[in-house]
Amino acid sequence: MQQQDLSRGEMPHTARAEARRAQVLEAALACFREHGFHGASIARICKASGMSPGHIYHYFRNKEEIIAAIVEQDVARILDFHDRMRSTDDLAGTMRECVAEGVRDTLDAGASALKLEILAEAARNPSIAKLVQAADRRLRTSLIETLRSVGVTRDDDEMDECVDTLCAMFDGLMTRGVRNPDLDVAAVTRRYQERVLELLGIAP
Amino acid sequence: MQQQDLSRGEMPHTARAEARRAQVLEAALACFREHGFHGASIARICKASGMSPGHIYHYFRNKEEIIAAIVEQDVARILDFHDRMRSTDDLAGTMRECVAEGVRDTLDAGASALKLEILAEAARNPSIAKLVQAADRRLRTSLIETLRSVGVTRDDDEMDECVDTLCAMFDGLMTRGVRNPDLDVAAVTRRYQERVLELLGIAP
DNA sequence: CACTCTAGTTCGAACGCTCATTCTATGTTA
DNA sequence: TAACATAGAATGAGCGTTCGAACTAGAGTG
Repeated sequence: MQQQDLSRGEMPHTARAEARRAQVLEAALACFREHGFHGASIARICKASGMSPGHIYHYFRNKEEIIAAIVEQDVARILDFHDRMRSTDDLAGTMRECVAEGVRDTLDAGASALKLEILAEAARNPSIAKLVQAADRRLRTSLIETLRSVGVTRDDDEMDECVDTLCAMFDGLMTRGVRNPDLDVAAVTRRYQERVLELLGIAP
Repeated sequence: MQQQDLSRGEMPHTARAEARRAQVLEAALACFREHGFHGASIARICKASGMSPGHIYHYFRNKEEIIAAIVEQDVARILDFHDRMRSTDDLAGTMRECVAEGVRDTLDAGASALKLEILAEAARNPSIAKLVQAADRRLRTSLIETLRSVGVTRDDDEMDECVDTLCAMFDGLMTRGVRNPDLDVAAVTRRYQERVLELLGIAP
């Protein structure tokens, strides 16, 4: 919540606005995780961000625009994984790390709730659907490029299938975490590490 | 929406109540699919079922109880798949059929939206969580019994892993359908049929 | 330096609406 | 008459969003 001293005013107002936007986003993310899309009312986001509703609407046209910004952040986080894989010299090791982190992230209840809700919303609300689908395309493309660049060789169709499988594995895990909270995380992690390496044909 | 003529009244009132409950459930299911958990207001369900709110609350304590009944129906539908597998004499063929139907069901946008929303709700609302988790346990147990009865031999741990994988495959497919509506359904079906048979070690 | 003027920031009340639920009243049946 | 079935208005809370006013800070002017 710490931020630069804005009161001196020599900061161009676009940057000040940027900081306020970020402040809203941070609060909104916390609220969405805890209470869900519909449960996270503007009033709650106001309380969490210490701003008035009027002020929030000064920076976002509506609630949907807040969601869009959050999806964007999520995409950025995953793209970061890809970067890490591209620039390692211990591919199998990094892959294991990323899978382990991915499994942990995926099984976090708050995050799952939010992602599931966004997906549900996407299945019904076309403008959210566009958002989610665009994000998916970007992530798949990036993942394919990444895999090729680390030496995974597959023809286009096989590569698509491969990536689809990877995505489905993690999305499936997310829902399993909700349906079965007694899941043995360590075992799942090991299983997923092995399967991913095997699927991609990377020597352990 | 057709129903027996109840006005004659020679039907014992528990059965009459049963019919009304079913009528509400049918309407509620349609509303939930179309508008989601939060979007399907009691008012909408009233309109869809042709009943007044007071009347609906005569048969259900609250909205949550309606959801519980719907989850129950869903469980019943899947248990039916298991029955079909138990009582076939062409195991591989029936398995292919079930997978194909399962894939089709899973990729139905309305159904996905609802399931995703229930999962999201479960990740946050403990009483829905209990419901979903109990359903999952019942389904997993039934699936394990079914698989053993059709001749799949695995020790307990392996069997658990197998069933978890199956569940994750279909849940993952559900979210993929939302994220990527351009999915090639026929290709996915073929892929899933092969993988399931291979996973279970059933000769094609 | 004191003074408006202007433009952005911020607030919080208010709006109109919809929600889940309850209440009261009226049919209907036995 | 007693019990149940059904309707629909009423309740009170909460929603997303809008609005008008107050505050702030800098620029221009005398």
